[in-house]
Amino acid sequence: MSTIYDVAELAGVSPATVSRVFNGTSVSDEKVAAVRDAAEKLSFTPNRTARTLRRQSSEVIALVIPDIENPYFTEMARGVEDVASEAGYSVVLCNSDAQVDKEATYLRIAIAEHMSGIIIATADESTNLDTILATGRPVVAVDRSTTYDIDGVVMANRAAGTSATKDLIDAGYRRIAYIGGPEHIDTAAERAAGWRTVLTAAHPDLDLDGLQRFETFRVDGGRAAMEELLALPEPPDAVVAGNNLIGVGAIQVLTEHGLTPPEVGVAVIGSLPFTTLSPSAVTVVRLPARHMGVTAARMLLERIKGDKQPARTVVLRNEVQPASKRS
Amino acid sequence: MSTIYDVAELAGVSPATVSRVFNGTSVSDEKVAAVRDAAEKLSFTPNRTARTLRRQSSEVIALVIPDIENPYFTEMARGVEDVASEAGYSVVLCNSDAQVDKEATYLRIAIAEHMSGIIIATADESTNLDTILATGRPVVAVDRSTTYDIDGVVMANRAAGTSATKDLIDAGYRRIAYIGGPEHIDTAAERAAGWRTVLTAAHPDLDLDGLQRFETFRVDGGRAAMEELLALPEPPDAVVAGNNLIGVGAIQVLTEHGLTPPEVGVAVIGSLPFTTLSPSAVTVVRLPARHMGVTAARMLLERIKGDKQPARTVVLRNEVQPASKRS
DNA sequence: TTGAAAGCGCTAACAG
DNA sequence: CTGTTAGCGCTTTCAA
Repeated sequence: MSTIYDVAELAGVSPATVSRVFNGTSVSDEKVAAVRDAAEKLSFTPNRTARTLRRQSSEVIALVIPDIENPYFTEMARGVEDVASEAGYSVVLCNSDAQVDKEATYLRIAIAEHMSGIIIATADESTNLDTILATGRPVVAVDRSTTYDIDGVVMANRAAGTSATKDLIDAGYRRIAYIGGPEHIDTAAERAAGWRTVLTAAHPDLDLDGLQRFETFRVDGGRAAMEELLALPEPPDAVVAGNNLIGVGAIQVLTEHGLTPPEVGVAVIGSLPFTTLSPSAVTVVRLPARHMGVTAARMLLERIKGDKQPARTVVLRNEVQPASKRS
Repeated sequence: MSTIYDVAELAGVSPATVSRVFNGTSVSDEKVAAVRDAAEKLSFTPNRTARTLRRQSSEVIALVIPDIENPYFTEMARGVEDVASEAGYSVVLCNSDAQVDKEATYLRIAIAEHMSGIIIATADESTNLDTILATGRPVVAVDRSTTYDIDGVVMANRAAGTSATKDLIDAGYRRIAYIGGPEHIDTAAERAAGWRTVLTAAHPDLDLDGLQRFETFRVDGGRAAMEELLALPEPPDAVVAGNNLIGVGAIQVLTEHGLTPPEVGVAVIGSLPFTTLSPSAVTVVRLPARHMGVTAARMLLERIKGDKQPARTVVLRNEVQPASKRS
C-alpha cells in the first residue's frame, strides 16, 4: 500500500499537495497532472481510516433494520443505497433482529466508526437514541415513529388499515379479523386502529377484541394467529394482515385448511413479492418501501450537509390493489 | 468524546495502561479498577478509527452478495452474522447487484477501510480478485466457485439438479424442462448438468436443448422462460427451476395459465420461504443457506487468525422435500 | 499556489 | 507490571 508520501516523492511535490489534489482544492494544472500520474503508477488509494481519524467523520451511513430477511426492509435498503452511493456515501446494513441490545451495539459502532448518519427502523418503542443524538449525528427514523424530535418517514399506516378493511367490507365480508404486529409498535397500532374504526362503523355489533391478534411481524406470527382465529367457535370470514409476512403466514394456514383466499377474504398491508398465489385473489395495500428508503436517505444527506430546519415527518401514501377474481 | 488521555489522567495512570486495560494485557488489579472507573465516569468509548489506523486492520468483515433481495442470500447473511458477531466481528453487507463494477467498488472499500476479510458470492465469472488477494486479506467464496486458489463453500449443485429431476421422473413426468440462471455461472451450469444427465438417461429421445432456458436468477427470469416454454408447440409437462426466485416466477405463470402445480410438475432448487402455496404441491430441494454462511464465516475467521493450510472447498449436501399431494 | 509541521486517538516496542 | 515515545496516513493551519 502506497501513501501520499510515496506519491509526493515520485511526483516531486509535498504530501500536502497530493492531499489537495485528491480533495479538489486549488493546485496548479501541471502539479495535478504529475500527482495523478504518480498515483496511477503506484496504484495509490487514499487510506480512508487515516482520513476519517483526521477529519473525525467518514462517508458511511448506517442503516439499522429489525429484520433483514423481510423483503420490505431489503427493498427499502435498495432505495437508501441508490441515493447514498450516488452521493458518494456507502451504506452499512445492520440487522438488529428486533432486539434493543443488538441495536444498541450497532449504534455504538456507528459512533466509534465515525459514521456520518443513521437511518433506523427502531426495534422497539424503548429504543434509546440519546447517546447517538448527543454526538450530534443526524438520525432519520423510518417505518416507525419515535418520541424523539428527529426527521422521520412513515407509511400512511392508519389509512392502510382502513383501505384494507373497507375493501373487504365492500366485497361483502363481515367478520373481518385483524392480525397485527407487536401492539406497542406505533406502525402496528395505527394499522389496527384503521381496521377498528372502519369495522366498528360498518358492523357495530361485532366483538372486535375477539377478532384481533397481536403477534410478531413474521410468518410464524401470522400462522399462529390464523390458527387461533380458525379455531374460534365463530371463525372470521376474512382477515386483514398487518404486514407482508403475517399475510404469508395467514394465507399458508388458510390454504392448508382448504380455505383458499377468495373463500376467506384476505387483505394484506404490504406487498408479497415472492408469492406464487394468483395475484388477484388477495387485496394488497402496496407500501412504497423503496421510496421510503430514497426519501429517508435524501433527508439524511441534507442534515449531514448541515441543514438545520425543524424536524420533519414525511408520510407516504399507499396504493390499494384490490382482489379482482372474487365471484 | 473522551480519549485514553482523559481516562489516563483521571485514573492517574499512563495512556498505555488504559490501552492495555482495554486490550486484555496484564495490568494490576487496582489499576484496572481505577481505569474502568474513570472510563465509566467519562463514558469513554475507544476510537476504532484510531485503533484501525494503528493496527492496520479492523474487526469488520465484508459480505458481498449479488442480490440482497433474494431470501437465499439474506438467510446466508444471517449465518455469517451470527458467527462473526460471536467472535467480536461486525459484518458489512454489500450488494453488488450482480454487477462486476459495483462489486469492484465494494472490494476497494474493503481494502481502504482495512477490513480483515471478505466473503463473496461473485457477480460473474469475470470477477477479479487479484487486487484484494494481493493485499493478503483472506477471501472465502460462497455459493459460486472461482478460478482462484481460495477457500470456498458451495452447494452440491449437480446433485441438486439430479435429485430434483429424478423426483419428477419418479412421479411420472416426462417432458421435464429446465430453467436455470446465467449459463456462465458455474452454480447454474452444474444444476443444469444434473438435470441433463438424469433426463437423458431416462428419456433419450427427448430434445433437451429445446427444453432448456438460461435466464437471470430472478422472478422475471423464471416468468419469461416459463411463458416461452408454455408457448412451445409441445410444452413441457414439468419443470425444474434453477433457484428459488426462478421457481416463484415459473409457478406464478403456471398458476396464471390455470396449470396449478401438480398438474404441471414443479421442482425448485432452493427454498421458498415466503410462498403461500400449499407446501406439498411442489418438490423443493432445500439448500442450507444459513449453514453455508456459518461455514464460510468460520473458515474466514480461521484464516484471519493466521491459518495457512491449503485452500479448501466445502460442499454442502442438500435435502429433497418431495411434493406429497400428487394424485 | 505551495510546503512544513502539528496533530487526530490509539498501539506497540522499548526501557525501567 | 508500567511509562515513555514514536509513529499509523492523512488533513489543515500557518507561513512563505
